[in-house]
Amino acid sequence: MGRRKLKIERIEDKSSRQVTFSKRRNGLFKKAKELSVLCDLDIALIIYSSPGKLYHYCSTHSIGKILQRYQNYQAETDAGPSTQKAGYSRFLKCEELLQIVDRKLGDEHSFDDLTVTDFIHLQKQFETALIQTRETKTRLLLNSISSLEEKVGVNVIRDEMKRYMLIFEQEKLLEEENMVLQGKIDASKRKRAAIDLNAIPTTA
Amino acid sequence: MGRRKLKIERIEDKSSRQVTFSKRRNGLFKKAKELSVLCDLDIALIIYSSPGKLYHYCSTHSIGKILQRYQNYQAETDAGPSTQKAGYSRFLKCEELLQIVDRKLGDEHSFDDLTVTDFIHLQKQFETALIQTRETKTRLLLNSISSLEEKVGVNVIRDEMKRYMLIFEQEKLLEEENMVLQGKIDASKRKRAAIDLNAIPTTA
DNA sequence: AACTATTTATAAGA
DNA sequence: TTCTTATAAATAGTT
Repeated sequence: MGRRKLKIERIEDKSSRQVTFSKRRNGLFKKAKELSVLCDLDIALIIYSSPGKLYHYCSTHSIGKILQRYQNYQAETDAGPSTQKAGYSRFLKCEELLQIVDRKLGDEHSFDDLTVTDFIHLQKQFETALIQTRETKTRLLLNSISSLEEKVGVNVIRDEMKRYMLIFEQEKLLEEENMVLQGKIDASKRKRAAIDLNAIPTTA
Repeated sequence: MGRRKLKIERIEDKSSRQVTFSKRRNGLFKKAKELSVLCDLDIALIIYSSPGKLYHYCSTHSIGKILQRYQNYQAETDAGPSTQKAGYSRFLKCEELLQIVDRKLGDEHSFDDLTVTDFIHLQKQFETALIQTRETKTRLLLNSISSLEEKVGVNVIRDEMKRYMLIFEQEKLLEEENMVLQGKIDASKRKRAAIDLNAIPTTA
């Protein structure tokens, strides 16, 4: 869409690259905004050029509001028309699952109902919940970054970066703890499976 | 740019909103990719639809210094050509695996085919998918942060950091609940194994 | 920055 | 969903 068709490859001429960047960046932001309005979406668009300059567009409401809502979830058992809910509804599912398992574990007779399939399903639920949580976290963080970007302007950020690193370290530790636990489960599982295979021919 | 000019406001009709979303999303991703290639930029584009579905595009070829450290955490199993798709393809593989396992469990005769090894493999698949997804999210985050680092510095940041901490607290709680449940499962397996041990001569 | 000739994107319709 | 097509928009090269 110009005087001639442009091949999509790196523009070598620095000057015209800069011009193209400027033009298309505006176009992209415009498109993003239109899409978010038309379809009622949250969109985050982050561009950074090699010199390290950052450009971004973010459709979401202020970070404060989102967090407020996020925290309110704990109180609200059900239903608002809110958009952010997805992650948390998964969380509720988890709680339900917890209860179900509790019940099964408490009743000796239905104990056998906890099959391998159940276990796998459970695991999947957790994985999903975890992922959703991460997504929510990431979104919130991105939004925070966006809003920070507007408020801010200097160079003491190094401190903050160190804190981030600490957080990531902690995450890593948690991960390792999970691994250990799963190892244990695997081990007991191994034991049980060997027995089951000999004892019970079918357990769908 | 269609048969008629469209007002930029929320499309109320759900169906046509979906169609528009689908079309424009593709357009937006295309534009983002073109811009990143033409002007040699890193671009991250994240879209959350109300149902909580996530779409994203990320151009990142060069990964920041901070990122490198984080990546070392995971000794690379393989260096695929695509940077972002990996997580997704892994995830899909997981779903496939789940189906396979389900099928095996459903069929009495092939039940024996579900070995401990299969299960462990499944676990690993989940683990990997989880890590990959988390890495992708983290990468986006770190990219944003690292670019921010060059620009920014704050006083008002402290507020935001407190809010982050709240998020992480909540996440930690979720993790802990996971742990508790996993502990219970572990215990139940042990119990069950004990019961089985009374009924059947041990094999392993 | 503006200006246009062209290319692209896309709204509706099928 | 996919395709077709009339039209609106974006933009490459120019001034």
